[in-house]
Amino acid sequence: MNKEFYKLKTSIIKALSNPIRLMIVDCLRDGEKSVTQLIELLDEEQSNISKSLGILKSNGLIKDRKEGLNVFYSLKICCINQFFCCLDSMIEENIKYQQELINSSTKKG
Amino acid sequence: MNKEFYKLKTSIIKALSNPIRLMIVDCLRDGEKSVTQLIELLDEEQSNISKSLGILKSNGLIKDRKEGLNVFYSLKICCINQFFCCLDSMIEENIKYQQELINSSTKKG
DNA sequence: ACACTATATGATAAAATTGCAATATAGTCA
DNA sequence: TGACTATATTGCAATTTTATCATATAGTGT
Repeated sequence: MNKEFYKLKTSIIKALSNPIRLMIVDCLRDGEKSVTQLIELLDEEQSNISKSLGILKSNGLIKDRKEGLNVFYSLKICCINQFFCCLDSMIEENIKYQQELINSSTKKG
Repeated sequence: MNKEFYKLKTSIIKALSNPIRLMIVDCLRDGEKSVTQLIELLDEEQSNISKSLGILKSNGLIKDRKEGLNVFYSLKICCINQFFCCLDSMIEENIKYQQELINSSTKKG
């Protein structure tokens, strides 16, 4: 149990554990976007988007490319599709489980 | 951009974004463990472990089975191996990238 | 019933994260 | 140079998360 190593891992997970940042990553799955585009797509404050991009970048999840005034961000991680796939199936399972709980409780009561 | 849906997703990710909780999940990859076993393996306070298990369970990541005084926990998610695999490759890439930065800066300076 | 063990829960202070507003930086164009 | 646009950074109050201590619950054996 090397706790330092787990801290390193959780810092990456933490970067994804915020709705705005997760939306950004999801958004970038279909190609690079400028900060302005992300602000529009996500309908969030400019400073929030900028800060979120900084956190994602410093954790190695995205990379940037400057072009004049604009900065374009894109994904740096290959396994992101698997990741979202996994997340979706977890949510699906959770919903199914909660449904079962509701069903069994209504049968009893 | 359905923000509520992303909140749902991030609550699952958040459950994994803490060193103790991630250690627990990793620990359970080789089979179910009792709370006492986890306390010993992780060398953490009993209440921390218990609370962590509660968070993981309520997010549908683990399940429990009672046997006398003991409660055994096990993984409920199938894609956890992929998840850790992905995490490891991300960390590896980050370290590689940081190495490159160090190398290129020492060449210049 | 009592003592004992395993686990869960509650209260709470400290630490980390969030979101907004303001400000700074830096590239472009006149 | 000055005005303008895109992006980054800073300050800070509000919220959330964490860790610890104390207490509660619940099963077991006497």
